[in-house]
Amino acid sequence: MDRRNTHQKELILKAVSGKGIHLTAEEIFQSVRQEDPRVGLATIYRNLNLFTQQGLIQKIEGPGWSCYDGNPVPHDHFHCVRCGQVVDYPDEYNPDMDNAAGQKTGGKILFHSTTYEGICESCLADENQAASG
Amino acid sequence: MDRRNTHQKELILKAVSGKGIHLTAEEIFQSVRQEDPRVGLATIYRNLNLFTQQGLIQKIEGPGWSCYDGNPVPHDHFHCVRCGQVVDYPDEYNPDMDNAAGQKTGGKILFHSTTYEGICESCLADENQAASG
DNA sequence: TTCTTTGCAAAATATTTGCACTGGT
DNA sequence: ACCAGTGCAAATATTTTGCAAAGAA
Repeated sequence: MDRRNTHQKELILKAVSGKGIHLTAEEIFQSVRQEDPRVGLATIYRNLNLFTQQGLIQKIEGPGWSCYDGNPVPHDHFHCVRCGQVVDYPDEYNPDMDNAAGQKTGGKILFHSTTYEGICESCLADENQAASG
Repeated sequence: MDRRNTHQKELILKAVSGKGIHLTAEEIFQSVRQEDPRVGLATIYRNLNLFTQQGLIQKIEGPGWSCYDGNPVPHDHFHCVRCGQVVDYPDEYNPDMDNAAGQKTGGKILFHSTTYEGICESCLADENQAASG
């Protein structure tokens, strides 16, 4: 199937791609709508799926949340359970883990993903302020 | 709120708890129904949420799948993208990772979770058989 | 008896799909 | 002109919720 470049794809890709960009489908929808209010939600999903398949972006998920990461290179994440923000965790992806896992399980490992759940620095500050105030 | 023990809770807990048990909500529903067909799906969800909150089980999720793990102790998982099966990954949970992440991000880490995505041994065998057959 | 828990059905959420139409090539 | 891509609305899948009835304590 040959692919065509469209206005919509450009807008969506521009909204979602980039290092450190972590947006939900709904956020991407809102963002794209600001540029062109005629774009439909189905188009957002269709293209996010397409971009994910093509390896231009990746979808990351955890307990009760999910978002699209504009950086397709696998890396770890930190998710704040309070504000919901997702940030890249500053560590190198370790391919040795995949090799080791392949040998241990006897299967073929494609990749792994590590997600830290916790409370981010700024939310911690908010909580301390609320406790003392 | 004081908790009451019910027949339903017993059935659900019996179906889901245990090391190496990884079942989806639907699978748990089916399993419980075999014992008592009058149990409703809402009751399944209500109690799975309750047990997760109480720390009796944990919910684990990845791209496009999720299930309940009968072992509440955090540990890594391997998910087969072909058959969908989830198995425990035989490695110790490393709390040092959480300490390191806490220091790096300035936040408070509750826990981390690593999931390997790949093709399990038995699915690899199937694929090789199909290719040669 | 009191008040949590349940079953059911409806609602809320999130995502996908059918189809006629638009628009890239 | 051809057919991939789109917008819309309906369909699907999953999980939650309102409420009257059931049943633990």
